[in-house]
Order: sequence, then C-alpha cells, then structure tokens
Amino acid sequence: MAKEIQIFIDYLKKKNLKLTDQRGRILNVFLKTQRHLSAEDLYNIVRKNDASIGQATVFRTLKLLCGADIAKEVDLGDGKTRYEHKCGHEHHDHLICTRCGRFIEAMDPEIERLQKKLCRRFAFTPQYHKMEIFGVCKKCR
Amino acid sequence: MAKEIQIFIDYLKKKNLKLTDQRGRILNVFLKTQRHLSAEDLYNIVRKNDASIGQATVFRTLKLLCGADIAKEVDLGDGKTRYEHKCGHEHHDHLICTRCGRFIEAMDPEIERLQKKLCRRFAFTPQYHKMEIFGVCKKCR
DNA sequence: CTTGATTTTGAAATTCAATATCAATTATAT
DNA sequence: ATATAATTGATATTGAATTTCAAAATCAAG
Ligand SMILES: [Mn+2]
Ligand SMILES: [Mn+2]
Ligand SMILES: [Zn+2]
Ligand SMILES: [Zn+2]
Repeated sequence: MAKEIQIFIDYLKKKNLKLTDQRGRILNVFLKTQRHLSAEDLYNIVRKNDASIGQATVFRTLKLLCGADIAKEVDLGDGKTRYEHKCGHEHHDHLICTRCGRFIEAMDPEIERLQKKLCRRFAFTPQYHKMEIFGVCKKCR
Repeated sequence: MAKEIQIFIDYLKKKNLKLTDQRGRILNVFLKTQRHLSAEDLYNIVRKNDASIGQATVFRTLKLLCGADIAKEVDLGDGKTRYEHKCGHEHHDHLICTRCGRFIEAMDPEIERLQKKLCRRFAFTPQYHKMEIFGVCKKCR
C-alpha cells in the first residue's frame, strides 16, 4: 500500500512528474477496489469521494500507473479496457467464459518458463505478456 | 482457396445466410492479401476492384469470417482490430516489439499442450486463445 | 515576497473505430 | 405473382479514449 505509493513517486520522479493530490487519491481508491474495472468505473467511485476530479485525469493516471507497473491493462472482451492493480497479486492470466463473461485467474509456472524460452529462440527480450483463453466455464456447460 | 469458400458457404447455411456476390468478393480479396490488416485496410483494397461495396459490409463480412473460423482477430496494440486469415497458416501467437511495432509469429506445441492442461484443471472448455508477448525485438536492441 | 516558467487539471470538444438505422434492392418460398 | 425474409450501402450514431485549452497550482530563482 505504502509501497505502491513509493513506487509511483519514484516512477513520476523519473519522468519529471509530481505526485499530486489527484493522482494520490486516484491511486488510493484504485488500490482499495476490486480489480478489473474500467476507467469509467473507477471514475464513478473516485467521484463519490471527490466530485471535482475529472475523468481525463483518471484516464491519464491509469496510464501512468501502468507505466509504473502498478496497474495492468486487461482485455476481457467487452469494448472497454479494464485495469487491475498488482497490489499483493502475482502475475496471472485469464480464462474467460464466452457465455457468461465470468473469468478465472490462473497461472502456470511451466508455461511462463516456456514463454521465456520461446522468446530466447527469437532473440526477443520479453517485457510483459497477455494470455487469454476464451471458452466455456464449468457453470455454463 | 476453394476450400475456404466452401467452409464459408457451409457456415452461412448453418446460420440461414447466403453467399452473396459481395461476401464472396470480400473473402477472395481477403485471402489474397497479406494478413494482419484492419477492416479499413481491407475496405480500401476491395474498393479498388468494386467501388460500390460499402464498408459496413466489409465489417460485417469480417465478423462472419471470424465466426466461420476462416479469419481471426488480432490485437497488435494500435487502436484498431486487425484480421488474419488462416488459409495455409497454422495457429500461432505473436511476439510484438514495443519499439518498432514489428512482430514475430511463433508457436510452441508444448505451451499449447500446457494451456489445454491448465483449462482441464478448472473444468474449462477452451475455444480459442490469444497469447501476445510484448518486448524488444532483435533489431531494436 | 515577486516574477516567470513549467506542470497539472477539468470541462469541453474532438477523434475514430465500430455499430445501428433505414429505405431500397435482391433472393426465396409458396 | 405475391408475400416473406435477407442483404446492402449511405448515413447517422455510439462510446471509449484522446486532445485542446484556459485557468490554477507548483516550482525556481532573483
Ligand atoms: Mn486478473
Ligand atoms: Mn499472425
Ligand atoms: Zn460461464
Ligand atoms: Zn523492434
């Protein structure tokens, strides 16, 4: 929690930017929420505490948080970009149900290892990846 | 080539739809192109041969081709959805360079196997997946 | 403190891919 | 032929995301 704020401050400094009230408040609210929310979702929550914050700032701050590696974009198939924070959450991928939209968070160390190996084969330096498996969940069968 | 058209006809029949002139012509042009083009890219090419085709039809046909499993949506990180056809191309994933935008097509049977295994663990029936690794390519190092 | 340069912000306008609308055309069935 | 359904393209609309811009806040000297 405090750790994320410090990471954010360091990142901003590196980019010659400052931790403003608005940025701090957006980050705080974001870290407290359930993950996988859209910029608009977050904006609506932030607005309850502080009606003066504009959505442009929420969009901008979410981009910064991704740059700082505190947040991650997630594409769950609906039209809008969603974000999840990494506060206390290991890297994982998603199994997304095409019927009900629910999703499972999963991670396989063996796959992660082979992904790195695959990159090495092409002299490619991996930074991050998205793996999304679409299909039908247990409940929808 | 003829095979894809037959697949398309069968798919359309299943959906109570017909293979029209426009749909046929769009598919033909699409199969002849390099892959990974946007709906607009394809529209511009189609238009050269037949100025009367509307872009709505190109959008609609690309959706149908995805449904028929002849085309596949690809997200290469720019704002727009791109499409690649599967004519003579095995399934593969993408290593995308965040510097220059170039990408490598790659596939690892071992990863594919483990993906299926991962799904089984969650009683999840996979239909398709996206795996995109972002990083820095050989040339950009 | 001033002063001036820089950054940040929020409201509003804009962008742009994608979708919906709709009247006209075409195909199909009886 | 007649009714029904599907298809089309021009156009309008949507909606997430970005850009613009003037005002406000922050900072850096002097
Ligand atoms: Mn997640
Ligand atoms: Mn490809
Ligand atoms: Zn489901
Ligand atoms: Zn590159």
